[in-house]
Amino acid sequence: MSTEQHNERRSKVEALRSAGVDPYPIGFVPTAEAAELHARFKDLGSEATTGEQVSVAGRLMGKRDLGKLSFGVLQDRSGRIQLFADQRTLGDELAAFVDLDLGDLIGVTGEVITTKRGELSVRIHEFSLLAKALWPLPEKWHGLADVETRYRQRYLDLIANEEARRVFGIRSRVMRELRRAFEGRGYVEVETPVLQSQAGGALAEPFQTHHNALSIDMYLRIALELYLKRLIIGGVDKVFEIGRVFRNEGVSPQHNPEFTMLESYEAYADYEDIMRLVEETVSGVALAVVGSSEIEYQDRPLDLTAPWRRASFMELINEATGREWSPEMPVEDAREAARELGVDVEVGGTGKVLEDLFGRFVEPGLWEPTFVVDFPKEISPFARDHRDEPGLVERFEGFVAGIEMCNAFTELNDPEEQLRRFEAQAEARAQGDEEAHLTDLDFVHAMEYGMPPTGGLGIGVDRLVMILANVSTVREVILFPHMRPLEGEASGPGS
RNA sequence: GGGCCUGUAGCUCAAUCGGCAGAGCAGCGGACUUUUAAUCCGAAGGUCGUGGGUUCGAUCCCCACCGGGCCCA
Repeated sequence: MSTEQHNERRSKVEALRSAGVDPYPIGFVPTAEAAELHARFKDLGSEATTGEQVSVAGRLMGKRDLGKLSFGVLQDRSGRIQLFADQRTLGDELAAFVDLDLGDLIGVTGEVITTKRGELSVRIHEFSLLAKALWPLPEKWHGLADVETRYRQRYLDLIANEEARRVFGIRSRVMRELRRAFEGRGYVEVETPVLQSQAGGALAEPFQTHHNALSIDMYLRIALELYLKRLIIGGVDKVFEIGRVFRNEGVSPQHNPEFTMLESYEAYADYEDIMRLVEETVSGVALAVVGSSEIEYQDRPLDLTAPWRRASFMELINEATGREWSPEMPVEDAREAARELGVDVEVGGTGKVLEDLFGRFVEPGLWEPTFVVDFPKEISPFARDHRDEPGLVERFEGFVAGIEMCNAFTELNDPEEQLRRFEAQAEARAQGDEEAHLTDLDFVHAMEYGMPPTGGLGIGVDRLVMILANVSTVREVILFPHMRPLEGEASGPGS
């Protein structure tokens, strides 16, 4: 592809080369950044000189030529600073400055001054082109708006849109604060296999691949669960991992095929402990990252301050549907009653019906942070039987602004019961439930050495970032979300 | 998988109920020593997502396909 402007800039590159100038030189050393200069010199009046010589480097984002004078806008990673180029100082070099194009990367050395209007600027003594930009930038006022281009060419989004830089700044700080929080509690960070011969730990469809040397099919992990629990068995009593997991499912505003999960396991804890861990960690991260645990999400107030509401899964369904349900009711009765409410469930047992009812009638209304506790055993193959309630397990999901943000259990640590759960899953799979879990005998074997009672947790990190960054789709917090490849492209996610 | 919306200049957007597609920014030529989305003058820039169909004539209507978004399953 080529256009008039692209050709124009390529001929400028040729002209520079002919004149002996390298359009892509190395060796420029910046000594200052825009934000730092604004902070240091915020109290200068107008027409001030400082005698301070600095070197700044960045992308030329604006230029206003006034004959024998030209103003530029330089953007670096910290922000923007005005450049002041005048013929008195630069002589003939002013023409070369005026010849720069928006988008060019340049290095500038000069004195920190303020202009007549009081704008902090660097008066250019010397400048050099550091990298020529051959394509024009998006529109300077509206930025880049087309969502498809923003995702496919994220670098342009980051160059042109302050909002994109803000969101990914938040993401970076959330990652840092999560690590800090778990490390502060004595957790050890680990890395476990992404390539697995059997993808387990969640009820989801995996991506399949092949290991040539071993000549076996392999799968990308769908959860971190089973390896982290092996570490708990190994005596790593407090362990966490932040990693990418992959689920071969549809994309939606809340789903990307690969996403970032934080899982943690703590020996001798139960799900009550984990609820406190979650509400304290999330409100603490909010405080550290956005300055408060009382935030606004999509124009509605959202209070993340601990403690969060606890509500029973079964009671929520009963209230929302106006009927009495039980995890132990016959599946045919449950299906029939659900059908009367417009919910048709053809696979699985009563637990599956209850799960669908929950998603349909309860989930959308859970705005304030809520721990939904005590799930049906059937849909929770790794959670321990509830200490009081038959048919239920000690499991909770945390919902924030209607978004499922975490999932946690008092972990099942009885190997014989675990084997029975796997057998039940195998039965479900035989009945047509393609997301049912595969039996993992190696994991059962590990449990047979003795697994301590444990509280485990999974947090959807992308969703947490969505909430703290106040954006409505997960694609806004993933740098390169998956897209269908365009014809002729051959790299990158979905391209 | 189904429904709705969407694709026009490098970017942000118009318009055409079927009759030569037009603005701003960016770019090009010119003026300007204090601009802040600089301003002023001038001349350019288009496979209207792709392919078919209907029509004297299609960017517009119809069909299929491609990309994207939202909702539902």
